[in-house]
Amino acid sequence: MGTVDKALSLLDFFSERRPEIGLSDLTRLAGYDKATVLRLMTSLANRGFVEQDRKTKVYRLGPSLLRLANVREMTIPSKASARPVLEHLSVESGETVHLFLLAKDYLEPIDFIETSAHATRVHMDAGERISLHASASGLACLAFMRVEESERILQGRLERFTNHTITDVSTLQKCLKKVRSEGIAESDRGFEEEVFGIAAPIFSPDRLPVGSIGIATPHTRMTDSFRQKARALTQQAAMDITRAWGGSIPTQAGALQ
Amino acid sequence: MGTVDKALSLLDFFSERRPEIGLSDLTRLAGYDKATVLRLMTSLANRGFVEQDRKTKVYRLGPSLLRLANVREMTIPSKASARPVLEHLSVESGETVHLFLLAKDYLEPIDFIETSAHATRVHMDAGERISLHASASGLACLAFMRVEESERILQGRLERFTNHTITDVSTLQKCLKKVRSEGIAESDRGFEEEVFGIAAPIFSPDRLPVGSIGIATPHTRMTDSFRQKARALTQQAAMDITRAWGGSIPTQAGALQ
DNA sequence: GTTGTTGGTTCATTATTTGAACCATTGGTT
DNA sequence: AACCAATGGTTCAAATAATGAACCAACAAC
Repeated sequence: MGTVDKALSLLDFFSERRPEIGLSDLTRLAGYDKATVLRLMTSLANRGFVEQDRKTKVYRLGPSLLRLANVREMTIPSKASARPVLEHLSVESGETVHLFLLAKDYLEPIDFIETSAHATRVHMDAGERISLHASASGLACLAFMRVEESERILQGRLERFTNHTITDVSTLQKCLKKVRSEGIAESDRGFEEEVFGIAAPIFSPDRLPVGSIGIATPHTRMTDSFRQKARALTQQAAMDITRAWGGSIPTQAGALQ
Repeated sequence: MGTVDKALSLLDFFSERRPEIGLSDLTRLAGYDKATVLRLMTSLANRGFVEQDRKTKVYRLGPSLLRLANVREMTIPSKASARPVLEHLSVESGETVHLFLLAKDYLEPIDFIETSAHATRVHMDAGERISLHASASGLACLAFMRVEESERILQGRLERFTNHTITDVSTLQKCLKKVRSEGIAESDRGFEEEVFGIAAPIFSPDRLPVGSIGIATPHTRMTDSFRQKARALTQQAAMDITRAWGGSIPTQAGALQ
């Protein structure tokens, strides 16, 4: 693992839940030596990727990230162009909805809307990258990736998040087959306890998954009739975003083609 | 210069004007060896800080940046909380307005609004970091930084952007003195040809500059009466944001104290 | 078919990163 | 007031990772 990778990995420890981290804590979290973490953080701070409180010495994410994200969004307005679709899905479903972008082996949260229709709702942390094997969104992407890629990921380490997480490769492969035929993925408490997820992939022009849109509900609210409605809404939303982004849906995906 | 610094510096070459860069171009821009750039970009790509087009092989900024920027904005909503003030300044002035955050020796663009009141307007690139000695915003910050810091920057390399850029240290120090007494900074074509800038610093709780808000006009439109109006509007906007962020204005700053 | 470009790879040389031991400061406990 | 256990930060020989000149294959232009 190179030095750059180490430095970037430190940024992932910052989240909504843990927005400020001191040197000692970060050292423990990352498992690197204190001198190493200090040097890496100093490098990140010099370029504005993190900033350090002058008094308390804690680090937080820095303004450079805002600038670069802005450049990306000005150039490829993923978030802005998907917003109306996400809002529609939120209103129609009355549940928490989310948009992810695929980056290598993880899904990056881009936008989400937590519903106000119910007192209990699924909460999401904007800082949490999602691995592909455990969530509905992840399965939606995995199912339509090139086989070499999806196999590489399935052969890798499959973390167990809850005791419903599927970590058996052949069971996962069966799931993926189903997702491919239906064009939509589900995960019943596979990533977070009590959460039922439904998600559909968003496709690039070359018919490969680039992200996903989905719904996250408390699994107690997932009745069969709501499930049918949610699946239809989600699939339509994914198609809308795929179209908005100039993508093409592969012919294998679901009954709608 | 460490490896991490090199990797991060590569990201700065991406901007609205140049959103996609190939390996050879990036090698030329950065001045590192091709093998080095390739390895650094691979590291960045593996963590989603950039992504590579599968066909054309060009790199662009990646989704991880959106996630991390989102975490920062959810935690410290610099952009959202300053938006109304920025919009007010835009409407009242009828010119392009901008918000920067200070990160070490540079200002990072966070948000800006280009006016629709005039056919000619100042265009800003969301990707361009601003050095402190040449722009109104930079001078506004420099003037209120701790002297050790501002002196270190003044003693460093002072790039000449136009033939109006002030690069003489003692002239700059006189400017800063004026800025300190007036609480507001100006730059007549110092950073970009034809652009007249007015900006005021935003302060932290410990009365140090954390950013700036300002106006950028074509210098031909900068009449004396508009200048007075723009200065008053800008100063008020900076105070509003300082207050919104829980900051405190140092007693030395301007006549309003 | 030749030429110049591109992205990408290799591996001995070189330079950076690493981490155990260290220090100074702070805040809580007795 | 003395003590202890944290904290952030520094040092430098040893270990490791980064470097870059030379290389290859693929493509486009002429």
